[in-house]
Amino acid sequence: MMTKDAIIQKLKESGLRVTPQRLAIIEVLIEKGHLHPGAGLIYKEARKKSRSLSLSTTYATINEFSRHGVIKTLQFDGVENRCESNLDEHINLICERCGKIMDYKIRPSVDQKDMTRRTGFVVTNSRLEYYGYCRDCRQDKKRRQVP
Amino acid sequence: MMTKDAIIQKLKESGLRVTPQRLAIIEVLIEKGHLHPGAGLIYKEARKKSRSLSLSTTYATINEFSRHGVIKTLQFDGVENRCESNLDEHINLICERCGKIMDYKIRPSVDQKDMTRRTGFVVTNSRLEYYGYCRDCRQDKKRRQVP
DNA sequence: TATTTTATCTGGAATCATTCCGGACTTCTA
DNA sequence: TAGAAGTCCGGAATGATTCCAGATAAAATA
Ligand SMILES: [Mn+2]
Ligand SMILES: [Mn+2]
Ligand SMILES: [Zn+2]
Ligand SMILES: [Zn+2]
Repeated sequence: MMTKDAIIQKLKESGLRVTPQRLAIIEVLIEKGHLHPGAGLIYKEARKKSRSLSLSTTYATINEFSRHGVIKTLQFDGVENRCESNLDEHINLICERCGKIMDYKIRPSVDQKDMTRRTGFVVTNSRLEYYGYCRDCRQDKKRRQVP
Repeated sequence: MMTKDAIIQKLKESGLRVTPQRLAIIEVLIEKGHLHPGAGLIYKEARKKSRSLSLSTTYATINEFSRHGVIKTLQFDGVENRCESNLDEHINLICERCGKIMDYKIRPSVDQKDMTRRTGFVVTNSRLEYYGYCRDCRQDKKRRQVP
């Protein structure tokens, strides 16, 4: 997770302006990053800080940040995409009931050099996900056995 | 990758009928499974075998198969979702230029029992992806250095 | 076999997150 | 202060997927 200053610096280095709208979104990404927020939540929260922010701008900013490596976007279908601000290699534990996304730290296990030698494929980015049920939802499921 | 007969059996066990439309889709999944085909390709190919097949039915069937564990769906955003018929744990190497998806076999590296003990999260499904460039597209990129 | 029930199929409309667009606004620079 | 570049906004367009209601086909029943 990059710090606020690191993000601001990165934007400046890339020749991007640090506007009130972008600042608001940066702050939300830092405050709510662990939730892996989607555009909707980011929009809702950032609007509290920069009241005129539009949804278009929120999407554009998310894309801009993603393009410059400030965040990654976790793309889904049917449901909102989510933002990943933890750039270290880890597995996202995604609850299929409540949609919560938790980080699970791992040590890199695949020898990418070896993989590239064998397949010719060069990795620029990774996405590791386990789907299932979080502790809360497992218990809820148990309780509901007798509905 | 399940065999045709195994899939048919599984459907029957689940009380689902094996209709011409479903059979056509099963065959396409087996013939083109390595391409990780999307609904569009499956529709196009299966239509050659069952000429009246509709796109609605194709989607419905993909969902049904996915629900019954015959395939998994790889959800993306903006682009078509893709079907995964290789149910063994592996990493999908996804080329960001041509969209090709290649399987890379790995040995399970995360101790899920230990993870569940520590996080309370129970895994039902996984999705492991590396994004990057395949051998062909890497070479194309090089050639294009001087456009 | 005829009748009822159930599952499945189809074409078109609806959905909804996301992207696109033209015009307005802001910041930078000379 | 004027132009240029970057940014923002609201609303329309997009497009893969889902939903819907009526038609078909297969299975179950009598
Ligand atoms: Mn994460
Ligand atoms: Mn695969
Ligand atoms: Zn949950
Ligand atoms: Zn490629």
